[in-house]
Amino acid sequence: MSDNQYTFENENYKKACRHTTSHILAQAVKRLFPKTKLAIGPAIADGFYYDFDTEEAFTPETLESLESEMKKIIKEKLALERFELAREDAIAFMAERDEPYKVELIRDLPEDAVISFYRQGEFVDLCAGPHLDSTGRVKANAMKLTSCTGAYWRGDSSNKMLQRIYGTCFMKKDELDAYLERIEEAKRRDHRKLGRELDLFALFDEGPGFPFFFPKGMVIRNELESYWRQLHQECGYQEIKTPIILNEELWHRSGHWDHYKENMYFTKIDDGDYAVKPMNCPGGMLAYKRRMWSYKDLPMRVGELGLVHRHELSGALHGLMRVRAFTQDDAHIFMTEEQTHDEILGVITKIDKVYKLFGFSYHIELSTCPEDFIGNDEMRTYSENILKDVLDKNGKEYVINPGDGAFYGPKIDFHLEDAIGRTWQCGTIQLDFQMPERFDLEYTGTDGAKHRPIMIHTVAYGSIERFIGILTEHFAGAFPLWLAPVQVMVLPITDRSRDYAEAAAAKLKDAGFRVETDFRSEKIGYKIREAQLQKVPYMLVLGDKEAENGTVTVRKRAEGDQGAMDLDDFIAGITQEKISRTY
RNA sequence: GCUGGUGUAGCUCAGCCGGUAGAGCAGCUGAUUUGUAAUCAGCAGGUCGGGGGUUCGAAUCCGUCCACCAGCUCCA
Repeated sequence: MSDNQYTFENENYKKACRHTTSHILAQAVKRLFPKTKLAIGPAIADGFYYDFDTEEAFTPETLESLESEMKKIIKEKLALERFELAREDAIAFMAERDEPYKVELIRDLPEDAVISFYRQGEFVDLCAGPHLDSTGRVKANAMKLTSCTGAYWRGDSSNKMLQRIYGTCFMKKDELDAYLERIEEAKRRDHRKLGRELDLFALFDEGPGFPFFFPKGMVIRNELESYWRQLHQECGYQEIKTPIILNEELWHRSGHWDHYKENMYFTKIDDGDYAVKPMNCPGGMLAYKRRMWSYKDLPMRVGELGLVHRHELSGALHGLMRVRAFTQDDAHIFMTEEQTHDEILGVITKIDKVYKLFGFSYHIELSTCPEDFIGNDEMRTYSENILKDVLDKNGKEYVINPGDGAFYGPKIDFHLEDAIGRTWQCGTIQLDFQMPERFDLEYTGTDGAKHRPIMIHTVAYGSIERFIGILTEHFAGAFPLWLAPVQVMVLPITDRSRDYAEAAAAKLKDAGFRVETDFRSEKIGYKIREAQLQKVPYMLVLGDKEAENGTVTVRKRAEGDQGAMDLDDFIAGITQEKISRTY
């Protein structure tokens, strides 16, 4: 092994290092709490975790003592030795050590699997490796246990809940510090905190999962919606609106009853059973079926900003990121088989445009049909291949996400990356042969016969609420001019400049800007501080000088004092910035 | 839903071993007329998440419900 491998440029080395640290954690837990049963402890994206079955309730204090014990183990420089055992011997070995979870894991390994173990001092763990050659290789000051929580054995909520300890380690303390700083930065950007501070939105106890939007939050929402309308008009979409509550029978027909009932809200109207829509498509199907269509009408692209309700588990709710009522920027495309390739590509291009506008990078995943897919095997492969084909032929890179598709078909998912490197699944393109079948959708072909259209379900924002949450964190509340709830704050220095400031504000309003004035008898520094904290993109500082010269002194949120300029020039500049939606 | 934690003024928080609440910011009033990130003073504001129990007495102890937080599961 060359020295080169002991650097963080080497992803495998990093993984091995974290995996070894997870073994050190398990060893420490065994030393401090010998009755503990070991489950699993892999390396993950930002570190590692280990699951334990123990009577001891782990607390932050436990983590501290475990960390000290881990540091001792690192100091002991225990060599990690690999050895293999035959299946029955491996089972007997772990049974003897009274590790039932390990026994279960070994039993589930394929018949021909090599069963390997790693030993470090008195500690032995079932593990495929690879590992560092000594516990002393781990840097004690670049290692940290970050949290402890519950986690189900094998991720199945019907299994016993174990205790999971998360931790991370790096090669250098600097890297650990940078990582911890990134966590702190994420906390500073938390949309729940910024949403309250900037008076955009909030959730109240009275409506768990049902967000409120305040005037400033509505500005952002409306701007996002009007951009959406503009873009979809350009791309040849029509807009519809379908009801929130529809007869329960419809949901039987769509398959939602069988596949989504647990997440739906139901209600009674007179003596009839109704459901609140968790998705917009069934309504869209009815809209399509209102009349007969010709092949000349296809592809038919229909958009809907549709409010859906889903009963999410209470523990899953999270600010705007996971709510129980949200608006999907839904779109359905009805098309012929020959049109599928171009239509899918068109949607990919459209979504790309949306993400670039906000400065997001993204990666694509192809989610194949799930186990409860409602079509047959032939349909499964056929539809998956169509999506694969579009991605391959157009040079789009993607990873496969097996079984994560919708119950009615496979999908292409877009995972965007925000300003601090976190990823969010937003856009999706779902190919669907099933709904047209279930709803008996038709069009008349050139041959005069009736044909079944194919459809795509797609969203770009995903959920407007969640997208606002993501944007809030992405921009850390400093929204680009076109989205900013208040675009220009006019700040007179003294009462003498009040009239001049009012005139400037009026002119900006006439030019179509969202303007506020601050006439309080406070010092200019105080007013600027407040406008800065509210992340207003532009501030106009107006005093005697400006009134006398007929100018405005501009302060930019990020860059500070820009000096004096003509108000018309200022308006021309920010008008350009607003229209181009740059930032 | 599950595991653990939290819940005190609009916000951020203090209130040790039980004796019916305090600060800063925000708000209001007044003074101040100020040149690029916090002017000063005064006032007002909470039945301490809800409803129970223990106790002479509970924000403080115990159970319960609700909500939130970190995860698990799930997902736009």
